[in-house]
Amino acid sequence: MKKEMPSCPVEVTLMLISNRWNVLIIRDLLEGTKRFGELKKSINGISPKVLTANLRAMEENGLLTRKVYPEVPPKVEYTLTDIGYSLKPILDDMVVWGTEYKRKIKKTTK
Amino acid sequence: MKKEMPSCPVEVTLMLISNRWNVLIIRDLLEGTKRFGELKKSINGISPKVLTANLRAMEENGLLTRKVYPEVPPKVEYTLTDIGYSLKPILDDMVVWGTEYKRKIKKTTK
DNA sequence: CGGAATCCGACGGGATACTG
DNA sequence: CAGTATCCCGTCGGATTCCG
Repeated sequence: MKKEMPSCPVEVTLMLISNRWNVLIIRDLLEGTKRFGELKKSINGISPKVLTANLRAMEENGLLTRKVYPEVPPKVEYTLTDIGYSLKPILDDMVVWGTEYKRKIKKTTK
Repeated sequence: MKKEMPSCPVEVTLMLISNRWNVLIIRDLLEGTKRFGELKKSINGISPKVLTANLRAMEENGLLTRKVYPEVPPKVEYTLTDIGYSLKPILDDMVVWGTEYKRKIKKTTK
């Protein structure tokens, strides 16, 4: 079973995106539906096990949907739900902040 | 030594806030300077070891400053830097998103 | 192709006791 | 008061191999 839902909203958000890969997966899926292999390729260095684990967790949390096509060879597509997509502003903010941070830290430490 | 700085801005941001406590610490310090004991009390359930570890890491990352008063009994104050404080918008977004998420999920699963 | 299975190490974190 | 010092544990993630 999954973890408890914290009462604090910040913790809730963190619970969903605070691991190493989830945000990067979301980032990729913001461009649109993708297949397992596409995700694996575009997310540099993730192992299939970890990718699967993260995708399943995110599915369970309602951030994305998994669609299996009963074909040979198999085909599985992942798509963000509306809830998942609504994280976009936060991701955008993180891009901005991260960029700024790198700039400032460089000045500070150099 | 600390971790490598990722090139991707999102990863940079995540590196700094993706653990269980850092965001909550920032959240507390957004109200203003606080002492070790105050943080420990207001952050529910954190152990002194972990709190120390996180504070030191955040200090090293330039998110906050640590000020020691050479008194007996000791007094140590923690204050956000400008960089640390600039995370506020993201935290605010996380509050909003987390609140929405809880609302929507309740509808879905119930 | 999209995983599942296995093994394994590292790290974050928890509880508790102790100290300058 | 503000930490250290231990010890211990669980989870995440990495690498690799195998399967339907």
